[in-house]
Amino acid sequence: MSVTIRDVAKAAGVSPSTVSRVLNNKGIISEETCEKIYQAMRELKYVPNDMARSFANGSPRVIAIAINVSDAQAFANTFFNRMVFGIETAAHQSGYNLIITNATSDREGLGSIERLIMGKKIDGILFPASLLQRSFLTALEDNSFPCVVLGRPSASDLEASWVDIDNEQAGQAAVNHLYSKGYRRIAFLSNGEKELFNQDRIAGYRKAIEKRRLALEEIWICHTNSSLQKGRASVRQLLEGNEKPDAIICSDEKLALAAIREAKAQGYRIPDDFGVLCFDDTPVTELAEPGITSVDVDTFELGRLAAENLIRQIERAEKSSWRVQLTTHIIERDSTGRKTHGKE
Amino acid sequence: MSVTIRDVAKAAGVSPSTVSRVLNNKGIISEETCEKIYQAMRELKYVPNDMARSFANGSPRVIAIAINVSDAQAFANTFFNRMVFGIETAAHQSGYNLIITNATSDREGLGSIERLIMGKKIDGILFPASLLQRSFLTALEDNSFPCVVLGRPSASDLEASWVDIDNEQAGQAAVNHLYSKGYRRIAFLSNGEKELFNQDRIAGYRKAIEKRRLALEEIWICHTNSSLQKGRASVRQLLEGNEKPDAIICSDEKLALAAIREAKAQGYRIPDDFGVLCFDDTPVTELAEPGITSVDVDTFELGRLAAENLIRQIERAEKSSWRVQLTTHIIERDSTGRKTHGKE
DNA sequence: ATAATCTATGCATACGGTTGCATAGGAATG
DNA sequence: CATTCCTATGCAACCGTATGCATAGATTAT
Repeated sequence: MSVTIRDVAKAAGVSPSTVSRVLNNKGIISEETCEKIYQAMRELKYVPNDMARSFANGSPRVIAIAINVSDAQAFANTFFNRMVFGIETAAHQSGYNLIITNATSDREGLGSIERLIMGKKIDGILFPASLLQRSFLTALEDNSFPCVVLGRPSASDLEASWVDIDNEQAGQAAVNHLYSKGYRRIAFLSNGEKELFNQDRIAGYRKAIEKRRLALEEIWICHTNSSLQKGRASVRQLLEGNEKPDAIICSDEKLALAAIREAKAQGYRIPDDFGVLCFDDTPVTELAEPGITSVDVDTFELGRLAAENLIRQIERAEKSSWRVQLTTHIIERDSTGRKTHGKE
Repeated sequence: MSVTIRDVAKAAGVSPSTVSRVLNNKGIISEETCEKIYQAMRELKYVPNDMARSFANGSPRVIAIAINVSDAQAFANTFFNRMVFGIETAAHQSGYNLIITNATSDREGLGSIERLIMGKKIDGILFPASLLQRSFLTALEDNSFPCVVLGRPSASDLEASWVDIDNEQAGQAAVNHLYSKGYRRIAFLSNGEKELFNQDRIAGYRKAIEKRRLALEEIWICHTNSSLQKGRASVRQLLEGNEKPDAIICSDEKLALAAIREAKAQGYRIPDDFGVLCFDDTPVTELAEPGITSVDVDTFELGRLAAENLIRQIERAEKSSWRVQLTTHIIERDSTGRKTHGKE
């Protein structure tokens, strides 16, 4: 078997408890003994058995993030990727490990998440809002099990902590950027009416439009879904209408591409005649032609903050609900890079 | 405290060992006792403490995947994403959890990976070839610690198990596809000379070219790095030379875009005058105009296989080295979608 | 000088499951 | 009917670490 705390104790001529105290900086140990023990540990190449430790402490020093393997969205999403890296970074820094686990429940009836929690295998959990089931979250809350939701949960009465980007601010930032580039008739193409983030972005869009006293046509706010075809159809309608916009904010890269292509097809030059902007910075926005100006979020930071707070919950056992909305920033590219400003 | 195995035993009127045996299907237990115990477990809502279990067994039923947080490549890479999902799926199926951990070593001198291993917190590890340090791997091997490398390790004398795509086959498949579309003068634009995968793909390219007795100009194989500018420069040179190719295989999406743009700029129509194909299927290849034909890999499956084998290593304690090279397939899009074939 | 207080350490037990060995009762065998 | 062999279960030790309580010796206070 491997080297145990007892072996170290024997080699240093002390009791196991003393070694344990040195390991954990608990109690008062004399300089001299301390040195002897370190010496012994080095000689024996002692590494504490984390399983035994976790078991004895009743805490494994592990957090988990729930994912949905069958969710094709998450696959392609660099968003998710970066976030995980941020989470790992924060966890690592506090001496926690990160388990990634599928959230669908399995045959035995007990979902893997529940199993991790009840089985004491994790100290806390990060839960994407999209996977959130109301019942599950309340169960967590009743047990006051540490949890942070990634993205704002739609059920507004929940007490859970969460992190998200500030979608309202993002909507405003989008308008403000376009305004600064001389666009005055700004439309919004959303990829879903129900989604909270779209609602919030549109709220921000409205606010900024009103604040700047710009034209606000209700038909400029249109909902479709994320597809090139649908996107083009929507944009075509906009550009064929009486009140033509001179710029558009799109929910995602696909819609932005659709907008660019449709506008071009109709003879608009981009960015001079028509500006296009979208949410989330990705390889597509970077490599499109023209490059697409995007509203970017520091998802790494989002993940880091989420994990940091989760760990605070775990260690301080404080279950006060806590919210963070991260500010976005614009990554400027050619799709809004007007040289000659439109009518001022 | 929570419900323990002893509580269940008491409620069922048996000894803890019997309950344990029921839990693990070990030994022979009478139908009747079994029922009593299940009954008790249900009533008490008993969930075994996994930490205690792991500790007692000396195996946590956890595997890890090493990542490099500071590696910007991995971020954007949907490749990695999908693979992790495949890994999680396989792990989950065998009752293992997956830890994601950064591979850089920290201040204390003991890297996090080593710590996980020595601390008995994981049973096995998946290691991206790109993060592989020779010394580390041999250390693992000396300890015969279960390990599977993701991607073929460059040090050929290593005994480690690994999974990768079959890059040579991929190179051949690329040529064959272009050939079937009527292209006969096929160039290869690589994003790095040293990379093993490029070498292998080029080897496959050569084989297929020779097999089909196509023209093979050495200047058609050119190395650059992954940037639009460099890519365009390389393609320009090719198209301005005496021996002009009529199609090109690119290492990645960026180079493919570069090729498309340069060819277009020179008046070539795509795909009719010039075919473009690249490795890895991504949102960019899908959304480009024209859509880019790509050589796709089932990275989910790659991850699944890797994890599956790792777990086999763990459970059977068989340390025979094992290699898998996954076959790729072509995702056909417009960039090679010639209607009128070239000279046959 | 004695009592009270600290400092530094050891002892014993707990954490929750697992498992080798022992054994009682019943079935099979001679 | 005695012996052997299963079947089903219990006992007790063990996995490696943490920690409350006890205590010996040193120090300080009275």
